[in-house]
Amino acid sequence: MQEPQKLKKSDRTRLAILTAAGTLFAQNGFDRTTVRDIAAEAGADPALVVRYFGGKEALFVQSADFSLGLEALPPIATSELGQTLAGHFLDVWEGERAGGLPVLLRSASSNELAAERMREIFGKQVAPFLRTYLPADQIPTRAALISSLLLGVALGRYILKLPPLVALTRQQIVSLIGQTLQTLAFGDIAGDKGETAVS
Amino acid sequence: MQEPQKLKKSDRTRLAILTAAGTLFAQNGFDRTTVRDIAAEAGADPALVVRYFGGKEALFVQSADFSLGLEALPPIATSELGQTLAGHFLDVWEGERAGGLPVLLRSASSNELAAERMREIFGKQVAPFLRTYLPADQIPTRAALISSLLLGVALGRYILKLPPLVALTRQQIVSLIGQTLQTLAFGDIAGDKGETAVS
DNA sequence: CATGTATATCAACAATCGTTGACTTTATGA
DNA sequence: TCATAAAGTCAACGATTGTTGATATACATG
Repeated sequence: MQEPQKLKKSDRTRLAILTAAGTLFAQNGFDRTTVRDIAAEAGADPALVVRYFGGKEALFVQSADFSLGLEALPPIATSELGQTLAGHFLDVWEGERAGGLPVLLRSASSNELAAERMREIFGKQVAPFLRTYLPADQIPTRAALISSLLLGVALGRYILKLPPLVALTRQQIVSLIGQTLQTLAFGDIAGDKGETAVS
Repeated sequence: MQEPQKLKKSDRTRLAILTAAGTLFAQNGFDRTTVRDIAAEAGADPALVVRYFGGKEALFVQSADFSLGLEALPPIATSELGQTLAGHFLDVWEGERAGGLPVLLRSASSNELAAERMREIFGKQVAPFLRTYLPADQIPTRAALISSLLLGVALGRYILKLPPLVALTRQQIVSLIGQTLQTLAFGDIAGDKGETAVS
């Protein structure tokens, strides 16, 4: 038997592979990451990837599994919804638990599997979160718009690395994106009957 | 000799290849598009792709060449900057000339070449456009934020195809994203000295 | 028609990919 | 100790990739 702390040998390499996969998928996306690279990074054999995870696609799905953690947020004043959301999103992205988010964003543009997971995560996690703050019929639209903004910022700052976006401090992003999220969440929607409301 | 209308035979297949490349790159991204697929779609031989364009990468670069066309926009009232920008961006994306934009967005997440082109285009086209409306020192930051929002919307609506985003009418998007762009362009930036300005 | 050039075709290359199955090594338990 | 199962190694497979060079066809010009 092994100490309760230590894992079984097989589970350790299993974890090593999963970790390596997370790193490489997040770095290079699904297509440009090879099973051989993952195995090398994990100090294991490519065959073990198949043995333990069933194949590259299945490993990717596991690597892309994560949560936005919105349900853990304490109740928020409506006027600070945007800032809180922006700050939380930055925390998730830059924190340890980010794992799956960069993985997905790197691959969602060219991989339908990743795109579907992305739709699912943002559809099923952002929308319920807005339940408290918005009328039910507006939620899907607002959730999608908010998700798009957050993904756009992540794309610009972490993937494309647009220099001015990288240079911004956390405080600046929270402030500006916070205001913007408020607009997206509570701004007027121009219906087909209504007039456009400017400024 | 050929009519001045018709192109030389070689230029016709050259164009066919370029068109096919645009379609497939925009549909599947760089990695998942093969030279053989492009040639098949164009009704040509894979070897011709190399002959006429020098290789897959060079063909991709040509396919991804495009302009946002911001310099052609007439002068805009400051209060309508966001709406105009949003509308124009939708036009570009859905118009014939969009070509390079979907191509880039599909590949920029996992292809450094595409990412660099994206940085260049948005850096060199959005920033100058804002010259008239914003103080010089704020332009790079605002341009990057605006670009991120636009890319996020494009990602959500055209790539991920988030259902609520796809369902929105042009008018609704212009209105909501317009307001949001106004916020991004003219909202307060919380400096390290200044206070955060909410609502 | 004959000749030379432009254009297109074809087969094949070397490399890389995910995956497989047989094999060896290591650990476990009676 | 010895038999059994777990864990890991290895070589190879079939498929696909971008690219190449030799060869064939079409076309213009003399």
